[in-house]
Amino acid sequence: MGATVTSRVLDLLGAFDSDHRRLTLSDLARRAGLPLATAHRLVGELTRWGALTRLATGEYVIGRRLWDLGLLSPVQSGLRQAASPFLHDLYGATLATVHLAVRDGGEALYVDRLAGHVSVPVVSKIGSRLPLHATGVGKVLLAYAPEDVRTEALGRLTRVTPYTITQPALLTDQLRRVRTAGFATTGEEMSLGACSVAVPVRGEADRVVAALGIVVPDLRREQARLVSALQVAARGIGRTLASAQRN
Amino acid sequence: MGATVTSRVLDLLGAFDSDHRRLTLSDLARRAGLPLATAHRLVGELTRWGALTRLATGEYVIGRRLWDLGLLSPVQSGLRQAASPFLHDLYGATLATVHLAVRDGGEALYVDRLAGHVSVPVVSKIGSRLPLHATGVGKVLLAYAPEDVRTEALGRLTRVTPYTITQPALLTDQLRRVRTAGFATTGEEMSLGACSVAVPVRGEADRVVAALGIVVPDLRREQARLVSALQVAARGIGRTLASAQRN
DNA sequence: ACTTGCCTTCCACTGAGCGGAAAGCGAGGC
DNA sequence: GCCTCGCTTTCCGCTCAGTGGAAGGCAAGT
Repeated sequence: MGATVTSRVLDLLGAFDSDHRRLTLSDLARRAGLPLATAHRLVGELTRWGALTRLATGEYVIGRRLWDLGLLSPVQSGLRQAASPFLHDLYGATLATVHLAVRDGGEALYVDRLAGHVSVPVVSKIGSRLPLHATGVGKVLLAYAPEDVRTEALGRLTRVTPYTITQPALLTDQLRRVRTAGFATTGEEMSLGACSVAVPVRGEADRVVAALGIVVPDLRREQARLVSALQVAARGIGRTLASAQRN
Repeated sequence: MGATVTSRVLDLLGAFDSDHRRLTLSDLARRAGLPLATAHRLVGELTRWGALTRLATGEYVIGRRLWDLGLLSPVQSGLRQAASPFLHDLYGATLATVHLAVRDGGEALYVDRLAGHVSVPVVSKIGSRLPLHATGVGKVLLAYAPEDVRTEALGRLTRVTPYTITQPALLTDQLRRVRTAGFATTGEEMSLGACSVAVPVRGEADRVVAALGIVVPDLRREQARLVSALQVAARGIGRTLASAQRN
């Protein structure tokens, strides 16, 4: 059995997810697989430290101190921070939804997302994960991913909309074009009424570290302009990232 | 002595702060006040779970999983998420730096910040804390804070720039005006060349839960327009927050 | 008044955790 | 090459922090 105290504490924290943001003590104990008395003691200590907060209702939620800690993660303090002003510039120029994503295993992890009320509604949220084959940023990340990740991803091309690409050969071809052209596009492959363009963000040694994308209702007219805007921003992010490296 | 395993684990996590985002095992042990062998074991477990990540250099950083967890905090998933589109609308309309802050004890905690390259450069960062008396959002939060917090804050009005207000009587007067007018302003009180306007965000039962502010180089001409824009956005956030409450 | 589902406190047993010590592992310096 | 210095990793026997069943309290529903 995994009976270290640390693992129990982590199990308690792991009991929280996006569908379970508020949990009662009993729920926590159940989900973490711990006896109530044990959970009670550990949760108490976590709460005292600020890792959890207890609401007036008695439910527990993730505390401010953990939020703080998360901000220190390199995803946030490196990439996201470097990118932030560029994303806002992009948003200001286009008023479209802007996305910044990294590859997390076989999925695209959305590190940042800007959207106003004017923008096309999309499913993504900060911290959410979406399939690589059906999104603009995903295609970019996939195009530059290591061989094994790519073959693995091509093996399970789940259909999301009628326009989602589910034929491996077709996608392989597209990915090749992404690499030569330097940008990827999608047309209603993830959500109907939403098209996207995305470009790679290159860090040290020209390695692709992230993808930068934009979602618009229609692509035909604007594509060239959007690609240039994205590429300018991506370069800027890369440069900022490089100079921030040596702190 | 505080010798619970949980406290040791938390001490290790607490060893990270904005000036110490990457730590070697020895640093971690030192900062957490733990013997090396103990730190080694605990850090190993944290890393296996994903709370920490080990870089190629051997240093440890906060891991993606903790970043994820932080996103579940109510600050993020409630307030920030509700506010996000409004902040972007505001940014799109003004291209100025937009701030969303809550009161955390005697300081203003910046929950979100939008700034492009065009915007006035300012010190704040997401997750950073600034004094309540010298910023627009801070003054709003202070104006609506409980009595004891206010007197406590009035007791230590540290000077930041030549324009910072350091006389309790003057600030008290300003705060009264904030409550009647419904907005606060600053003029180079935190950083030279930066002025700000801020309004309260009201949640359930009209309680002030946050402050929404904007930073511009000069205030005189635009003030009225900015205040209305801010108030519209603040109302919108409040409404979104209320409807998200009952999920 | 009884039931059900929460939360909290208590306390005696015990094995998970402790940490000093020693060995490994590189990167400079000479 | 050899030595040193700072960091990391592994080992192992003692012991105290952690455990969790049990019992009690509290609030809401029937």
